[in-house]
Amino acid sequence: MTDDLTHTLRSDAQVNRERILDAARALFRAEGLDVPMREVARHAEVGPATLYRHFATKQALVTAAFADQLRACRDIVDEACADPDPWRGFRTVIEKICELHARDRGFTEAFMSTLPGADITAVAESSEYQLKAVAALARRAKEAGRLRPDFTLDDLVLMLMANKGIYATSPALQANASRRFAGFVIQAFEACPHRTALPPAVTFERYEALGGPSRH
Amino acid sequence: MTDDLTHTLRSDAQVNRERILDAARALFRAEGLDVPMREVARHAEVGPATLYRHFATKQALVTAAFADQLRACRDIVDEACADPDPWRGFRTVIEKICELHARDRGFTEAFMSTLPGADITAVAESSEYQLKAVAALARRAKEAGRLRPDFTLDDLVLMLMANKGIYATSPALQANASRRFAGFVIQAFEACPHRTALPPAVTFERYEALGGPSRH
DNA sequence: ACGCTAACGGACGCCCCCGTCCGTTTGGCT
DNA sequence: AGCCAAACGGACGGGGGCGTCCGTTAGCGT
Repeated sequence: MTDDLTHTLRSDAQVNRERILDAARALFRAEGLDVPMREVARHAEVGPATLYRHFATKQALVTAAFADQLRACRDIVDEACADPDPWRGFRTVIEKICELHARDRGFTEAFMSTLPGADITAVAESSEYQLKAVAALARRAKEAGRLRPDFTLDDLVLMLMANKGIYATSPALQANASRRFAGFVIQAFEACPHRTALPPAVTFERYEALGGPSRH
Repeated sequence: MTDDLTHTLRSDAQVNRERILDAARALFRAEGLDVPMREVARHAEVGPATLYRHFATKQALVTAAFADQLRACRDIVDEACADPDPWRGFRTVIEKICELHARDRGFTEAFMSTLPGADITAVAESSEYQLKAVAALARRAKEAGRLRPDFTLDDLVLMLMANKGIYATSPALQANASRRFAGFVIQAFEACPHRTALPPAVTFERYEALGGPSRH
């Protein structure tokens, strides 16, 4: 399931690597990405040096920690795209991704590349793929007459950013708030006979750093 | 226009106070509230001690810096409430407040009391008033059949939080994005004959620190 | 013109985080 | 059992923000 490079690690190193990843996942989930590296190390009960040995940069740690979340995200999109009813698939994408983001603050930040510009390649290439898939799904939903014609992919990005802004003290409240927000978003995106015109769509110049492979 | 306590300050102190406020406003607007106090001092070309002498805590500085923004916010609400068409007034509130927040990152954070729990009294008491006013406006808009019946005031808070999450690199893009978001929100809030049910409303336990007067 | 005091700001000590070095431990192969 | 390299983690120096102290400057009232 994990890398096949793993067998080259000594057993204790392997254990520590997992402890670090577990700690990072837990902390990132609860407190977002700007937990100090030391804090992760403390929580994993390893020394700082060990942490840095396994993950030279915070980016590397984040990327590794959210590898499976990213897969989950892809799965959501894939599954939704396979839905014969494009509008239901589209709704599902919004609901599921909002839920995912509501449950994991760190993943949201990583997903939205809160991290200083550089190397979001792992996220970006996955997003790239997902965005294309969702674009196709959206087109089908429009053709089915369920998604409003003036919808743009950037509107989805807009709503994901917006969802990120929702923050509540308790996880339960957070989930509920995000769920209700997703409900509103879906209804706002739904085609409706007498819609008035919206302000013009925006274009986020996202992932401008694409093209170059990851550089450590 | 400013305090009448001002005359008790020496002239140079008064000048410095204004320089500090100007610097703070500019920096907060552009970069949000977590600019270092030193940075404000540097930008105002005063020493750190002078800054702290005028504003003992960051809260005090923020509060003072956004006093007029807060007034502007009140005015928006008051004006909108005076509109004979409650639905138009309601729409205006959303549009104007989203715009205000899009233009000033720091004010948004202050308004949403990003600041660690404590003394948001100035904002809170104004919000308290505004929320009541908007509640009345919303009721009228519902009675007019334009605002969806299942709308809750917390939904407005939800959307303001969401709007806060929208972040773009250029101010122009930011404004456009926020404007389009407001457009979606308004349509999501609009009454519509065949709406499906939303997930349950949420209740943010906001301003739990209310009741006590501001303590320095 | 003079002096008193309000106001100034450079400099200090504190704390926290960062990334690295190096002496020590320990897994695993023979 | 014994060795060696892989892995560990305590400790260090650097940097930056914080809030305060105190010697100096300059308004302003007489």
